[in-house]
Amino acid sequence: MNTAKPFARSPCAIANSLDILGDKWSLLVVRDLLHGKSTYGELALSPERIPTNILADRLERLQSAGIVTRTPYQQRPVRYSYTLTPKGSALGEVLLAFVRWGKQHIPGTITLKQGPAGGEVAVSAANSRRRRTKRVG
Amino acid sequence: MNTAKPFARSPCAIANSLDILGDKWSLLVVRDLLHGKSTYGELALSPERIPTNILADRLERLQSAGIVTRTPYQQRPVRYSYTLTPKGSALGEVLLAFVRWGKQHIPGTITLKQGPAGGEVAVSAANSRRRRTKRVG
DNA sequence: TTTAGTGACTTGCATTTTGCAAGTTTGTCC
DNA sequence: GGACAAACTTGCAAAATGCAAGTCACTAAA
Repeated sequence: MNTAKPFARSPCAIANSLDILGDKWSLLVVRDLLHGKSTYGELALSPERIPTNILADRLERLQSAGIVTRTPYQQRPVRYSYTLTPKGSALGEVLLAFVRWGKQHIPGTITLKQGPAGGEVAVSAANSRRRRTKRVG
Repeated sequence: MNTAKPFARSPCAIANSLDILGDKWSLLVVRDLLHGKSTYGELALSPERIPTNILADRLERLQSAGIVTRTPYQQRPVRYSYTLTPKGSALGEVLLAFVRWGKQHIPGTITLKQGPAGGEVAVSAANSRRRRTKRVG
């Protein structure tokens, strides 16, 4: 009698992806994790300055969605390292699509590559050559 | 000296894309327009049943973002047809990335193709092959 | 001439989410 | 002991969401 897992809105893959990722912050956290950031503090220092309560909430939601895992990298005091699961890393393709669209259709936007410390490095925007897969991180 | 802040959060293409599209509904409206729906009533009949006030709000926001245009298809009473601009159609790549990710990582989700009347038809795989397509995994 | 119906919104209002600031906990180093 | 730091928590106002109902302009039927 096991009823199949009911979908919140519909079985559409897009709708269900948006139920997990459809807000202004989740994909930015994934972006930063892809860029090599791993601690709460590093994530909080992104150029968009995510509010810390939102960050805590998103990290928990992304964990229960199987996109992020948390492991302690030290004890006393316990400090956690956040990393992407394979499911989370696969979102690189989605981010790449957003980067391409944004750079092509929102004037002035760029690919942002950040070191773990939060420094920004602009990656050329005028470079609309698409030949080989470009990396997000 | 120009001190105007051009971007709401950062110059990142992802962040600015999410400022326009980062919610649970906008990309579903785009999806339906790509599927050939065009009137307010057709859009309101999507399987996710978008609330009508949200639909009106999103259509206006997508218009001011240059993603959607509205043209009257009849007078007395005036009725509007909503269509995607080239900027909006280019979001097909983003939707495709979401579909691939969702189908691969959210069990049970499918590609939904809807006729203008709202009937659902499951579709197997992505068929876009314009340029070298990236691998999903 | 009412009456009913339809498409395209609008409005009211309760619930939920966001965002800012400040506070807390658990530790280290001096 | 006191300063400092990372990683959260909490409080609360503002904004967004979602449900139901209402409006407006017109058509068509009774």
